[in-house]
Order: sequence, then C-alpha cells, then structure tokens
Amino acid sequence: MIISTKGRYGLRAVFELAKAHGQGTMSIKSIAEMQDLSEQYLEQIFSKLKGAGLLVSTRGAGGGYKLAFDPKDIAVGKVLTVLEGELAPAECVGDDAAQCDNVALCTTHVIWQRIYDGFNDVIYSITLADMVDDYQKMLSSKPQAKDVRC
Amino acid sequence: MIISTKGRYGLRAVFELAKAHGQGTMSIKSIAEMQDLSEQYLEQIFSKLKGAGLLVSTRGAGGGYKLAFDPKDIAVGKVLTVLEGELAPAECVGDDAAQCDNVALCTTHVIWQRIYDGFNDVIYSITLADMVDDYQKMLSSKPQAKDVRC
DNA sequence: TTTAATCTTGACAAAATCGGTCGGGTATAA
DNA sequence: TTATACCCGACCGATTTTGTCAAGATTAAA
Ligand code: FES
Ligand code: FES
Repeated sequence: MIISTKGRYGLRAVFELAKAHGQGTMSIKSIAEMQDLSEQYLEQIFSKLKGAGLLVSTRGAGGGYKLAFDPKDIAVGKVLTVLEGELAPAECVGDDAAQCDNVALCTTHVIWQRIYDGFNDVIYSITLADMVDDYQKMLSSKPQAKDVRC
Repeated sequence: MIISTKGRYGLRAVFELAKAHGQGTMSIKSIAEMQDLSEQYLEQIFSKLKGAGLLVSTRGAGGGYKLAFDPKDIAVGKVLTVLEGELAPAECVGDDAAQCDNVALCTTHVIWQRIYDGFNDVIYSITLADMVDDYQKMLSSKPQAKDVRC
C-alpha cells in the first residue's frame, strides 16, 4: 500500500472542504463525522495542511477550516505530498535528484525516474475541482454507496 | 519512499543475473559482493523470487542462481511485485479491485486507479533485457560510477 | 460575562513494517 | 569426506504508522 492513511483520509477530508467551498468554514468534528474518521487524527492531518498553507482556520465557536485557495487551484498531488512527504520511489529521484551522480551507470535510475514522473503527472493533473465535478456526475447517475475503504 | 530495499536491492541483484544470462549460475556470495549487499538479506530476496518461479537454483559447490526465463521475458514489474507485494495505492485498486463496490461515489477511487495504472504501465513496459541494453550503452559512453544509493 | 465550541500543541503508545541477523539445516560437486 | 552453496525459520532493534490523551488558547454566542 503506497499511500498511508494520512494521505487517504486527508484527501477525503479536504474533498469535503472543496465541496463546500465558498460557504464558510467547516469544523473538524463535522468532517470527521461525514467521512467517518477520528477527530483527533484528523486534527493532526489538518494541522499539517494548514502549516503548508493549504487551509486556513478560524477559532472559537462557529469556527473551523476552509480551503486557502479555490479548489481548481489545488492539485491532489499537493495535498498528498504535504501529508506523505515526497512521493519518490528511491532517494535518487525527486527534488534532491541532483545528488545522484550515478545516472551514468545505475541502470535502475531510469526506472525510478519514470515511476516518479508518471506518478507526479497523475496526481498533479487532478485538482480538487475535478474531484467535485466527478462527484456531481456520479451523484446524478449512481446510487449512494456505504462503506469506504480508502 | 515507495519502493523498499527488498525491491531495490532485488532488482539490482537480478540485474546481475540478467547480464550473465546464458553463462550458468551465480552464487549469492558473488552477487552480494558485486552489488555490495548483505548475503543473508539477499538470500531472503532470492528465496522469494525463486518461490515465484522467476529464478532457478542449483545447490552444492559450484551452484547458484540463474534466471528461469530469458531476460527479455521478465518485466521489472514482475520482480518488484513479487518482492513488494502488489503495488497498489489503496485497497480498492489492484487484483482484488472487484471488492470495491464504492466506485460509484468514492471520488478518490479514480485517483488511486490512475496511479495504479500509470505505475504498472511503467514497470511492466521495462524488461531485464532493456536494462542490460541500457547498461551496455552507458558503459561505452560514460565513466564508471562508485556509490550506489538505490 | 459566562459558556460552549473550536482550533492548537505536545506527549504518549500499541501495532505494524523495515531492514536486517543468526543458527541451524540439506544437497551436491570436487 | 569435505567444502560449497542453497534452504529455512526464528528472532531482533529501529522506525513508522495509526492513532489516543490531556491541557490550553481563542472566540462566537447565550
Ligand atoms: S544510485 Fe542513483 S539511482 Fe541508483
Ligand atoms: S472505497 Fe473504494 S476507492 Fe474509496
């Protein structure tokens, strides 16, 4: 399993924020309930996302979190990268790729690089707005599902 | 880091077998030395690959391992999948994808699916023979590198 | 003002996974 | 017979994962 619960739960939670974007804040409690997550675990996750500047919060009664940007300006990859760290299959690819002086001979490097590129292409080509769009389409054509395992 | 040492070391070790394919067997000891790996750890790795039918072994003095098939018939993805388990980003995609009855509503499913597909496209499109070819080309054009970190 | 809601922070911890090691086997060529 | 090599399962320390717990700070609403 490549993506840990932090990334998976986080994405589901942020999706709720995206759906409700423009309608004020949502509390952790309500999101945890909707997506069936632990409140305290979700606190950790949102705290990280806030630290990365993706969310803004307001304290006190009636407060909560909301997206710092429009859903169409937040890539799924950004959310996942914040929560999971850099999604690189090996040390030699990613932001610190420069330190690999072995591209010359290491025949596996090209493999890690291609995996990394493909992965990032996918997650940065989908935005939260895309997810909301998909959701709307699904809603109109399919019945409600129950248990979530992702 | 998506790929653990089992997968990365294993691929490097199998690459040695691919280079020497057709020239009999190689001992774990010699491969461990060439690729600077622990012998005992490599035993575990090869044992798994043998169990999956990718390697064949001969015991006793002068024995060792060799590939069960021609390098061009072994995909990198096969090696990685045996060593890492199924490379799926979430439970709902992969071989047991059928059990996810939530494709309807779960908007993250399409993301996991696309990651999974992209990943597998990459690793199953490269064979051990491709790696050897790359290696030959690199050898003739570049100097020998030293430290390996993958 | 008081209260309740809500975010904030840091510590703690069980369980799983990772990255191996250890100690014995067994088969076989020399 | 002996050295070489594969075979196999148990074990083990460190780290990561997946949370829980407790206390506090801020603010809206009653
Ligand atoms: S050492 Fe950089 S990819 Fe192998
Ligand atoms: S429940 Fe199957 S992908 Fe979410």
